[in-house]
Amino acid sequence: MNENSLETIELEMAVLIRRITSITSDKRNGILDRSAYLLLLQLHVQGSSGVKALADEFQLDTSTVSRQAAGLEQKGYVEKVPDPMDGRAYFYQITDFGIKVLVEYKQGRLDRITKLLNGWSDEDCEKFGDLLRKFNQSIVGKK
Amino acid sequence: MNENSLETIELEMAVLIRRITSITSDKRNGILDRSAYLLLLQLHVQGSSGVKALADEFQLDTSTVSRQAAGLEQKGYVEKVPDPMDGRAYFYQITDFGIKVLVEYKQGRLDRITKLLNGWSDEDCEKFGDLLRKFNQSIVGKK
DNA sequence: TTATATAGTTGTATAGTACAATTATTAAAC
DNA sequence: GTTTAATAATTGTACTATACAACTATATAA
Repeated sequence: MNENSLETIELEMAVLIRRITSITSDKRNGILDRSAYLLLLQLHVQGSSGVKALADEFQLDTSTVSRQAAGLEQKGYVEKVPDPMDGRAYFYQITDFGIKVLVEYKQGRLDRITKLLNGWSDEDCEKFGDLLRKFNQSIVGKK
Repeated sequence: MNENSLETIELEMAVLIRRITSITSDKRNGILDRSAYLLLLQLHVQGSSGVKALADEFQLDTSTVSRQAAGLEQKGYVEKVPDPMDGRAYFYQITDFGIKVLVEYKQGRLDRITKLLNGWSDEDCEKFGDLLRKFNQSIVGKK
C-alpha cells in the first residue's frame, strides 16, 4: 500500500477530529450535541430501544449511553418506558418534540456542511461520503 | 449539489468523530493524546513557537494550548525557553526525547490505520487522503 | 434455591475544549 | 515620559464526551 497516502490519512484524520471537535463545541451550532444527535437519530430511524442495545450499536459503554439518554429524557426529547417483558429493562422512545428538534438540528448541520463543500464537484462529494462510510465500517469490523 | 451525498457526509462525519474519539481514549494506543500529538508534530516540523502562534495555527484557545504545552513540558517532550525579544513570550522547543516519542507514537497510528485500510485499493486510499485534506482546508477557510 | 448473568444507574476519573479573570510586559497616545 | 491600551501567557471554572468500577434490581441457569 502507498505509504504516502497512509501518512496523509493519518495526519488529516487527527486534524479533522480536532477541528470538528472545536466546531461542535460551539453553542451557536444548536441545542443538541453530536452524541445526543446520533442517539436521537438512532431512536428515530430504528425505533425505540434500551441502553444496552444502543451501547452495543454505538460501541459505547452503557454508562455513557445511560447518561446521554437521561439527558435527552430530561429535555423531553425521549420518553423512558419500562419493558413489559423484562423488569430490568426500559425502552427509550423519541417524542414528537424530539423529532422536531432532531429535524431542525440536522438541517443546521446540513447547512454548515453545504457551506463547507461549496466549490466541491458532485463527484468529490459523492466519493467523500462513500469513503467516509467505508472507513467507518472498517472501524466497526476491526476494532 | 447532490443532497444525498451531503446527507451521507453529514451522518458519517458524526459517526466518525464518535468512533475515533472512542478509540483514541484507549490507553493502549500510546502515551500521547491526539492533541498533544498534533502540538508536538507542529513543533517538530515547523520549529519552536509560542502559545499564541500555536493557538492561531490550530484555531484553539490560548488557554487550551497553554495547558497542553505545559503537559508536554512536564513529560520532558518540550523545553520552554523565554523569548529574548519579548519578556512576555516563550518558545516551546521539542527535545530529543520528544522526537523519539513522537516518532514511535506516529508509527503506532500508522500501524493501526494500515490495518483499518487493509483491503482498500491504492486509488481509494489516495483519494481519501486528498479529500480529507481538502475538507480540512475548507474548514480553515470558512470557519 | 442458590449462584450467576444481565440491564441499568451512579461515583469517579480523564481528555479536550472554551470563556473569564489575572499578571506581566510591551507598545501607543498624548 | 507617563499614562493607557494591547498582548502573551497562565489559572480558575465549567461543560461534553468518554471509560471503568461498584452497585441495585431482576432474570436465568445449575
